[in-house]
Amino acid sequence: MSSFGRLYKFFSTAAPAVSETTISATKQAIATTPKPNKPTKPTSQAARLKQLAKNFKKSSKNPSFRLRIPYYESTVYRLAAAKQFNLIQDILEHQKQFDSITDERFTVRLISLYGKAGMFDNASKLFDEMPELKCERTVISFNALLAACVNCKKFDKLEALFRDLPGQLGIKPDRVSYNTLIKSYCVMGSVELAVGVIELMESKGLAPDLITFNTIFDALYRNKKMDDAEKLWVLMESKNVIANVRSYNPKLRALVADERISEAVELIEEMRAKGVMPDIYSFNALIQGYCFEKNLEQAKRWYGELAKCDVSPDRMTYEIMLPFVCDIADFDYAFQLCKDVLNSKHRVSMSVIQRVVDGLATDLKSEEAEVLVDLADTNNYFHYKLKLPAE
DNA sequence: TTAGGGTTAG
Repeated sequence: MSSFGRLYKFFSTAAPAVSETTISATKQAIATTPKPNKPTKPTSQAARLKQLAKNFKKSSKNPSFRLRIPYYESTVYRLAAAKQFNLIQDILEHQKQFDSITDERFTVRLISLYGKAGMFDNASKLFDEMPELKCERTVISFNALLAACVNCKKFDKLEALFRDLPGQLGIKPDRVSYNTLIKSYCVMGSVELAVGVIELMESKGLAPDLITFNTIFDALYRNKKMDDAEKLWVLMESKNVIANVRSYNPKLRALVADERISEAVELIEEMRAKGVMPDIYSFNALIQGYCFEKNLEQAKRWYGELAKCDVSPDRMTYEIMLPFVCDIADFDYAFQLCKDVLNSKHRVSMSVIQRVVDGLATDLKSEEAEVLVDLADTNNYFHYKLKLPAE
């Protein structure tokens, strides 16, 4: 049976009548939430994060604060990176007391944050609680729950919810739902199933879109399935979906990884000819390729190309270039790059910059080394603690 | 609400 056949059968079978619904089955004790690991960071950091959570809760009283999505995101990311799951639960559960919780878009963001933090049980519990919180549940919150499954790698759970919840809650999966199912298959390594979903969604009257194809391109190129990807380009064009820069970038990375850098350069030209402007991900792919080939001249050329194309370098650009430039001991150029970093808002790993400072000092370029240390001291975005080597 | 590499502090 084809992928489509298997998928169609699976997703077209009505959910069995059960007294204990799948929803409640998804309810799991919060006790099963990932437990904070043994603290590995200094207590001062733990104290700082506790204060962060406290301030966050205090600010939440303000309705305009509750619209500041990036603040919510960065706070949860910081806490998740430090494995402070109890604090994440603390600040997100705190939001339930505000009337924003009756707004589905707000609650969906909380579900999504739990998902990004890897706290699936909390995401699922919040979804279940929506009716009692007087918050309408539509396909949007269903999709957020599916996305939480992907982020938490609960692939079996996603399939079960996708099959059972629409019938139980009277929700009709939409294109976003199917794209999330596709993403799930891609992440779990079943790209063939992901491709099969295109036919499945079409059988439900939903046309695949750019996100559908780009999601699968990324998975195919990561797995070096170049031939399958070419077939997908043909299919995409037959559906009148127009490629964008995010369709091309996975291919660029795959060509570079395969050491076919001249073909990657040709692809950039092809993109431009089609009016698709390369972005920082595209340029980083090429710079990565040339650094790997130890071709400083070309790496520099493409770094220079960024300014010409009005594209800003990012953290990754420097993380790729600086170690390579240090390897070949071109500290004059490394000095230029570091000045660019320290005058920007990008945060590059401190050890990478320290290596340049050390190299400059060894190269009898103490003045330049001092310039970097001073620039680091006055950097407004991140406090680098660089050290001049002992005299 | 779904497609890229998320360590400031607020």
